[in-house]
This record gives sequence, structure tokens and C-alpha cells, in this order.
Amino acid sequence: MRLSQSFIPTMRQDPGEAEVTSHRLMLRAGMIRKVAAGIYSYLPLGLRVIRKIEAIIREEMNRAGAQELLLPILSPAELWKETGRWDFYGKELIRLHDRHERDFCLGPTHEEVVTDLFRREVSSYRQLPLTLYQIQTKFRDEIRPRFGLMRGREFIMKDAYSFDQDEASAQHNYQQMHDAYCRIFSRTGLQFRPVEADTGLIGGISSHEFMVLANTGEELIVFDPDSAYAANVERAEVVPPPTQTPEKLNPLEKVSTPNAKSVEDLSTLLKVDANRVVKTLLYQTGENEITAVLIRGDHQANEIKIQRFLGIHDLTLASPDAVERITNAPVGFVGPVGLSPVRLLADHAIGALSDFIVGGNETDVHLINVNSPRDFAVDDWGDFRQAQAGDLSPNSDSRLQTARGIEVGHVFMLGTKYSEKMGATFLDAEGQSQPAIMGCYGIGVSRTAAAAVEQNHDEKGICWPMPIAPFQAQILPVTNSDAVRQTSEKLYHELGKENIEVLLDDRNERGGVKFNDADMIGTPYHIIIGDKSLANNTIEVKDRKTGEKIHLPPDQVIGWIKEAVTRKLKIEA
RNA sequence: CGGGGCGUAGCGCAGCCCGGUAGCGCGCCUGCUUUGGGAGCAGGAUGUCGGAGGUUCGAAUCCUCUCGCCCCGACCA
Repeated sequence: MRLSQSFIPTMRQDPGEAEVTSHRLMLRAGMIRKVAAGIYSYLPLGLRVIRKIEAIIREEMNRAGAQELLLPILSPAELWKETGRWDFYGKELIRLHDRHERDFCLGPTHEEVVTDLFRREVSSYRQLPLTLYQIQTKFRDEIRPRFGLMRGREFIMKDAYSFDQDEASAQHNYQQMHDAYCRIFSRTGLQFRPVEADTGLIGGISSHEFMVLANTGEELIVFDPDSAYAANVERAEVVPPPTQTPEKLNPLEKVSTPNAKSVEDLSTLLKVDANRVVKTLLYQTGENEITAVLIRGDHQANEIKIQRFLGIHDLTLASPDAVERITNAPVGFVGPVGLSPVRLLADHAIGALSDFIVGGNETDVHLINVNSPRDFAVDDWGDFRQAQAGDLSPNSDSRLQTARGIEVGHVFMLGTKYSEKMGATFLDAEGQSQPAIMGCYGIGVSRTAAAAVEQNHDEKGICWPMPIAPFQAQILPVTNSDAVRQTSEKLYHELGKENIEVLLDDRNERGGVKFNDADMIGTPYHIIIGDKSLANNTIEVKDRKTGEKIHLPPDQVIGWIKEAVTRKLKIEA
């Protein structure tokens, strides 16, 4: 393609609206433009990247035995009411109604629609297993859309759904999808890691997330450097420490701790490590129900674990008013001793502590040398905290490390959650009606493009991995003599004939402008043609990522590029 | 939804405190020169100052309301 005739509006300056790398660079490279918060147009260059990612996904999904279809974006409320998600999905579901006042929503995911299709069309175990997928625009009215394509309200997703007749077959299918995902992300040239994950709103039994490792990632994962174990922190189990019962306990004491409201204040004031302090968090767990959770001072509460333990979906910290009502003290002085009317949960880590420090349920007072069960009774013990770096791995004797990641894919083992609610059954070999065992599998296509930029860029712009680069090579005539123009045109046509995706910068711009735009756009190979090198009968080829430049005789350029592109497509595959 | 910030030319911004001609840089258009890392000179076009209401002789500027956007926290591909 000729740059002079292309719609690739690059920007010289950083746009004010973008802070995050991928967002900034995709805007500057002329790949996307914002229409509204979390809603973007894909310009020709951006769309080429999306299409390449989609092509890799299609190949691998087809290879794994999945069949592509296309479900409607608009779906009727009735289906969502059947599974209860019309209410449960909340404000994230974009709702609208037609001229007859019938309720519809814009699909945020398609379990309902695909399960409805299944129950109408599939009736025998002979038709199983069945895996269907689509690549389509999805809508989620995110609480806070941000970072350009990273978290949009409208985004492109590949979603797949599997239906199996028994557990073993479903597990096999799940594993097949898991493996297909590994191949897909490897082929896109990304560094990623599958991790154990929570099932969230989709629900189900087990799940893995595919994380592209990047410092700007929104997710925190823990991993064991010496085994395959890796998990989202919100999911990662914490190995309970051995409980210790010291020989002698010190007597409980009240101490004055004016204004020491945080663990940090307290540990500074009393000159103790935060791990000797125990915080008592009060959560609103029902309309008139408060639950207290004890967490060690240097640990973070994991609200997802607490929710799962309590079997509730909604968990918020109790309001300051509620705290005062229960403890007669402001936030910051809550403690388990004498905290009668609420249910008390404690993280396992508390069991290994003795003579620790807690709030005194009295303004500016804490208690020291507190011990359980001597001084208070715990209703339930459990794993209620966030895993963190330095925790023991559940798989080996190693200590866990943390890394940031961008969630680009998620596979779920759903079980019969949807098939039972919607009556998606089949007749087994004995003629018995059985609910299909389902799995669902998503890939954020547009997010994957953004993640690729996060992982492949430098101060000058994007450095696309070959398999998803919008173009494979870019010709830069940097001076404007006839010889340069003719050589450029000739190369452009010949590379085209060899099926190399090549962009010719035939604009009447100075060399500097072309260099900068090419670096910004991130085409893997730049073919630089100027009078200087032509005089030596050479053409310069620059590797965008490494910055390496080689000088080739003009007649060797085509062969060299062809070989290099093929090799990079293969290596990164 | 809570907290912070911002809406002025296509983009990046100044002007606002202290009311009185709407400005700068880049880009865009024309011409000439230039052409290996964001060219020079000359000429030119471009704005309902986010919107509504109010105060005032007069509002980008002051007041009220509203809409939108970005960033930080609770959701997710």
C-alpha cells in the first residue's frame, strides 16, 4: 500500500487523552480513534492488526475442532431472565427496548444465546461433543473504561462454548481449548502465562486466565519460580501456617494509642512489626448483618475469598456509622475482644500468632498481648487473605513471586450451571435426559492488540511482532532523486509479487518525517533507500526491534526480506 | 459511585485570578527553495471558547446548573 494514499493519520505529539503506552502509541500511530469513553474506531492500520490476530485465532480454534458461527449482538431479555443474569449482571449490561417496549440487551457474552440454540437443535449424545465459537463485538458498560483498547465498553471478543456428555469429555475439551490458547498467544508473539483464576460473574467450576506479562497490567499474579504453579492473587490459595501454642502467654493489657488508626500508625507508635498487629475488618454482609474478619496487619484481605466463603455476591466495608454503632469507637480501633453481636471470621495466619495487638473498641485504645482463644472466640477460620510475594508455594518449597499481567484470555469449566437453568439436555445412550456439561472460552481480541503494544514498544513507537504486524516491511525513500524513486517503486512491486505486505512511503516528506513515522507505526523491517547508499550500490534494511541495520546489494533485498519474514513468522509461531 | 484533574482552531497548549480586539506552536492550503532522523522563506484558511441559564453597558474570564473526557479506588476479555 502507498502511504500517500492511505488513511494513516499519525500524530506528532502525545494526545492529551492518553496516559498508558498502548493507548498513546495506538493513537499516535493512527491505528485507533476515540468516539466516546471506551468506544473506539479501528482505522485501517489498527484493523489490519485485529484481522491478523483473528486469523491466528480462527486457525487454532478450527484446528482444535471448534466451529465458527455468528450469534446476534442484540438479545431478548427473556433468555437472560431464565438464567437470572438479567438482574444479576447489573448495570454492566446495556439494556434497550424496541418499539413495542420489549426488553433487549447488547450481548456482553453469549452463554444464554448459545445455550438456547443448543437446546433447540441438539437432542442426542451422538451430536456431542460440540464446540462453537464466534468473533464479535461485545458490550459491557464498564464501571470505568480506561486505557484505550485495554478496557472498552465495546470491544472485540472471540467467545467459544463447548457442550459435552460427561465430565471426562468436558475435561478433555477444556484442556484442548487451554492448549489452543497457549498456541494462539505463542503465535501472536506475546509473552504470557496461564494462571488459575476466579470464575467471576460467568460462574462455573474452574478456570484459567491467560496473562500477558506487562508492568502496566491491571492484574496481579503470583507464581512459583520452581513449578508450574501460577494464579491470580484473587484466587491463589494461601497455605495455612502451622499453629503455634507458646508455653506462656502474657496478660492482656490496654494501651493508649491516640490517633493510631492504621496498622502503620500503630506499628510506628508501639515500635512493633506490622505482622504483630491484627486488623479487624467489619463488612456489611447483609442488610442488617455485619461480619468481622481478622487479618494480620501486613496482609491484605481478599474480598473474593470472603464472599465465596459466605456464599454472597456483595461485600462492602461497613460504613463509619455502622462501625461506631457496633464498637462505640471510630474506624481504626475495632478489635475482636468483647465484640459480641457479629460473626467473627479469622484468617489462618492469626492462628500462628500469640501476644498480638488489636483494637480496643474504645477511642484511642488498643489491646496488647491478645491471644485466641483465651481472649475471644473465632466462629470460623479460613483463607481470607490475598496471596503475596514471599508466601509459600502450594506446589513446592519455594516462595511465591508476583508479576503484573493483562488478562487476554479466560477459559471456564461451567459444568451444568447454564444447561440446567435453561433445560439444555440431550438423551444419553440409555435414553436418559442429561444436562450438557458446558465450558466457555474467551479471548479479548482488541485487548490482545493493546497488550502486544504494551509488551513491544520503545521510546520511538511500536515494535510489532511479525505475526500481527499491520505490514511486514516498509520502504522509505529518503531522498527524492529519480534513481531513488525508481528503485523504490521497483522494490515495492517485486515485494508485492512475493506476497510481502509492504507499505511504500511515497509521500513528499523529508527523511526525518518518514523515519519517525515508520518507527511509530512499528513495521518490523524498514527498507531505506537514499542516494547515499545507492552510490555504494546498496540498500539499507533496518530491523525495527533491534535497530540493527544491514546493507545489501539491491538485487538481494527481496530474497533477504522474504527469508527474514518467513523465519520470523515461523519462530514466533 | 467516591476522590483528583481537564474542556479555547485538526493536535498540543496560553489567555481566566484582575471582565473590554481570541492568541501561540505544530498541522492544513498556495508558491519558491530544500530533501539520510520531525526543513526555510513568503502568503493564506480555520473557532457557536463543551452546553444552558444568570450577573453586567460588556463574559472565554464572575455565579449557578448541566454535559463530556482523563487519572486513582471497588468490576472484567
